[in-house]
Amino acid sequence: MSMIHDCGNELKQVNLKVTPIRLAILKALENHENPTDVKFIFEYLKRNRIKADQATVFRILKSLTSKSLIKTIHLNESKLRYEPSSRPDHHHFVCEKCGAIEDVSDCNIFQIEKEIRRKKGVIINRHSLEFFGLCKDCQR
Amino acid sequence: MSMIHDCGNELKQVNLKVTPIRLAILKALENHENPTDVKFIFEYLKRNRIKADQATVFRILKSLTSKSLIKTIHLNESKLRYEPSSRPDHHHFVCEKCGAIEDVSDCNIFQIEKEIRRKKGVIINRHSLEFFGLCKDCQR
DNA sequence: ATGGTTGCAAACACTTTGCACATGA
DNA sequence: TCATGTGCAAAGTGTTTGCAACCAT
Repeated sequence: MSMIHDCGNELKQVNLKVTPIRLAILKALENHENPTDVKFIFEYLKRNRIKADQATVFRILKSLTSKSLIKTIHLNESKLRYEPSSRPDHHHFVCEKCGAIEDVSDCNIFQIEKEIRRKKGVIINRHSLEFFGLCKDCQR
Repeated sequence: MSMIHDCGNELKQVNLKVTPIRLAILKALENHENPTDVKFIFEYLKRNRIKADQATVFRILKSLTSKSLIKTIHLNESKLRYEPSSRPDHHHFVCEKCGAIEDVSDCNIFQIEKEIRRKKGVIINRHSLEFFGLCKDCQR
């Protein structure tokens, strides 16, 4: 029963202690294919009978983010979503009707970034690119 | 003293009554060159001695948005920003140190959108593209 | 006159904080 | 053992809602 990621090791490597809640949160994110919100994480923890306070969950998400094990995703919502950093670079398509999220990869934004760097003299560390519309099922 | 936009008319054209608060909010957005947050709007109203409740301001921003006089901007924050719809299509660069916002225009995302449409069979109504990094002044 | 607009107070969703206790290394 | 992690309760920020009073047309 091989796991793609050894969550315990991931934690050790960034000097975070291995605790049940941290392991579960990492696993929740890695098993879920879309960017996950905190509500989903709470449900996941409940399903797996792991008790955790909201403060703890938010604190863990913050420390995992600051250690770059996961990253935050903004999808024009009032809340954050989270995804393992290990996923290859990609963006998202969000259905405006049903909320479905699909990954969109390989956008070649880098050309654009290069242009901006040159024209404006700024340094670009990252970008976010999200598409909104209707998924296949919601078109009719 | 010519105004580029006649805010009163803008309102009438979309069947919204012309009120001092609405006029002021429209003007605040149109005079400010960057996407504006609600805090800025409150300060603007205060400066101009126009009293308005927060509920009213949010309601107005919502109705202006739904009538497409303005549009909302997400910049990986926990709050919304607003911009007149009249501005030509563009995106934003945000300095991660000082928070400065610069417009970025002409990104030719449409090629990418076309590809996604074709590959995934989705309909794309809009996208958001934002860049984050260090502005000229904050690099050293 | 009347329906859209506003103020007020309260609630909401999401996230953060301080502090005392508990736990992993 | 002891720095780090966690629970609890409270607060913080941004936003929304219900309802009564108000005002633009």
